[in-house]
Amino acid sequence: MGKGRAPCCDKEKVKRGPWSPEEDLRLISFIQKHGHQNWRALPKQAGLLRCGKSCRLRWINYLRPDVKRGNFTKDEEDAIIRLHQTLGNKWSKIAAHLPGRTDNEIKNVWNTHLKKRLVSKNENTQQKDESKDSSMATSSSSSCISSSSGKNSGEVLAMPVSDNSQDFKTDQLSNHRSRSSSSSPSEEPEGLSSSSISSNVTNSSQVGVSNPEDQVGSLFNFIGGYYDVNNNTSEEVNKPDILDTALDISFESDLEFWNMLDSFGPFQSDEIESVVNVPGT
DNA sequence: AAATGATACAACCGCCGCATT
DNA sequence: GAATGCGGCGGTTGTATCATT
Repeated sequence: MGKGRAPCCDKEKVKRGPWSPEEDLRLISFIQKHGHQNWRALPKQAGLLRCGKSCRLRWINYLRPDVKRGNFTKDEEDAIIRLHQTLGNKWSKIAAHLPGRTDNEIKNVWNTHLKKRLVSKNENTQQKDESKDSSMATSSSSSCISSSSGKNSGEVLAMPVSDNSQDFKTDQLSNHRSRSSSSSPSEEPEGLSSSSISSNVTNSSQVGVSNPEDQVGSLFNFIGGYYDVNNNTSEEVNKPDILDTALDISFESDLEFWNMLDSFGPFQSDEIESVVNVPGT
């Protein structure tokens, strides 16, 4: 430690903040074409003014074709709670058990929904416990709330999703925000999930591009769903919802697609061309 | 209708472990 | 065996959006 490691990137020269549609397209196109052997070198090769880490994160958490979007199902939430009880805050490990879900997403869900739910649940049980036997009520260590239930790992799983008004509110909110096709959290999103996600999805970081051509279709479906292509605008839609608004932009409609890119202001489509060598142009 | 608060989530930061040299 | 580089991970922050007052 204390070796004074060089920073992963020159923060003066890299762009930060939300990703623009153009950047996403560049990254997706590049990875589809060349894979991601070297994250650090990738931004330069792809013509992105981004830190390699940022590219990696963006790809893993958002742009991978096999990322499952939409609300977490009851089963998934239960699994997270259960896994968290055994694994703690090992989000990547937990994510490995939930195909299509990323550690970041799981972490967010835990911190927003599930933790609060467990806290309120725990408060209820604690009050009951205290009346019975105050010595049984032990507080959790550090941030590991799950241990508060301590005695029985499966106990909290029986908790209803809409356990209280707060959950109801947040569930509604998340439905709004995610613009999911299904208003019911129990409905399994099918867009890119089981059928189109390769079954060998392991961890968020381990999804390669073993068969890029097979993924091209879903890739552009994804892009179509993510950005309002028809509006010819680069305005980002709240959240990529590939589940219900996927537009079929295949390579057959390349011209249209790249024309759309042309319409982006500072972004030059021929720049992409030089990077990804788009066929048929 | 505006102001304020609460919530959700994308993105960043810094550390750690593994692989390579 | 030590030094270095890189990817990965978990914690935290910033910001957009929605709900409430």
